[in-house]
Amino acid sequence: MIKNEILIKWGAVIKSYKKNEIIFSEGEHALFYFQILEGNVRMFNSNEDGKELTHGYFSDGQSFGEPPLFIDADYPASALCILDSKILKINKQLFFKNLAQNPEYQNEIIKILASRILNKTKSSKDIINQTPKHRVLSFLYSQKKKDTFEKIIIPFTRQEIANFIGLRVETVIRVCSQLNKEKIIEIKDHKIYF
Amino acid sequence: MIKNEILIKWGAVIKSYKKNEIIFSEGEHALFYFQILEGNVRMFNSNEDGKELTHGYFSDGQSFGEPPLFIDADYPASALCILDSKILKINKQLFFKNLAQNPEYQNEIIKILASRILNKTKSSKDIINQTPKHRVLSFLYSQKKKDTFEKIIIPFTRQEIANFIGLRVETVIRVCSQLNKEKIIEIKDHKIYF
DNA sequence: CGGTTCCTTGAGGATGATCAACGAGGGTGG
DNA sequence: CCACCCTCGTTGATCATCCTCAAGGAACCG
Repeated sequence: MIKNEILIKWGAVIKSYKKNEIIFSEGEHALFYFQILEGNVRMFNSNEDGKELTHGYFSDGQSFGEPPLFIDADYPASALCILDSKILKINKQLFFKNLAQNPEYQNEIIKILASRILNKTKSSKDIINQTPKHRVLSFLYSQKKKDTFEKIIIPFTRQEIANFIGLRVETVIRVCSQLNKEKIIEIKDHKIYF
Repeated sequence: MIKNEILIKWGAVIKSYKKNEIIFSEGEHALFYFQILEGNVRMFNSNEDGKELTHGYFSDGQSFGEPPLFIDADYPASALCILDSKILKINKQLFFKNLAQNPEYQNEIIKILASRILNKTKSSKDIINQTPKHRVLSFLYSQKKKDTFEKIIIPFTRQEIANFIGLRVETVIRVCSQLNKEKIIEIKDHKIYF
């Protein structure tokens, strides 16, 4: 991550977005580097009949939508604020100019991109073990940053989980109640603990 | 891509691999940067019952397995030579030292990683339109680098296609013969033209 | 030619999607 | 405070589809 102050020094401006406001849409050309000051952003695709696929949620300090910027391409997905958010926005030319002058930040970018590839690779592995149970579990597991023994609450609705792993709500629900029976997760008050 | 001569100047060595030789396996710690001098490498996962998922094929001039190197992680997949190959190999310390001294190459790395993320994002979009037909078509389409009108031959067996998109051979075959009937692809001598 | 690899076809079964209906909780405005 | 609405969770029945298993055919190669 590049420090907020640095970005501002480079010429970034703070833009405020309302909840449910679109930041950019699939197919648009990438012209800015975005980094979240505060708030929450969701990247996703949707098709004609309203089915959606979530690529990720981003929050304070995280950048998003960089890959197409670096290779002069269009956004493969859309970005939407799921909360009122303040986002740092800096145009491509300015961003690249300053990045070139400060190679230490290039390294930072490399790390961000590398870890994103790693995540995507890991999650695509689930295609071979396509059972819904496996898919849900590996989603849950990915939510645990640290290898803690304590159960953590999963801050997603079943619909959101479904959109993440490409299943239907009903399937996620059925898998969850089975996992609950098997004591792998715990459901209290409809909330999932893992 | 970093020029071969540069890598050698940095201290890379040329290593020869036989067809079907493993370069690294899932779970191993990433310690080297690899770039293909000549040959062909496949990155993939496989599970207990022999089912496989192909992440990509790499050939002359391409690097592979870099992401875990940059964030000091383990390989999420295995790399295997599918032809006799000569591969440039340089250890992490040496590679990073030289990269830090030559920021112009960092930019190169960023582009490679960015385009890889873009590809992965695009292909994961297919999860929402899961019909096998759509999956196969989007695989075929990804094989066409240029927007040419000429049909190109698809240099993959049905099994290889199946491993790429996470379907079974028989399904791929049935989809292909349907696409053939619909004149979307052409099958001559069992080979697929698109 | 014999072996290997790849392609092809059919039948049957498992399973996730779909559709439909309802329940539970939370927030809001009258 | 209550009635209403909206979102989310839940359940059951049915259906379409891809996987599985099995068998055989075609092409290629030494």
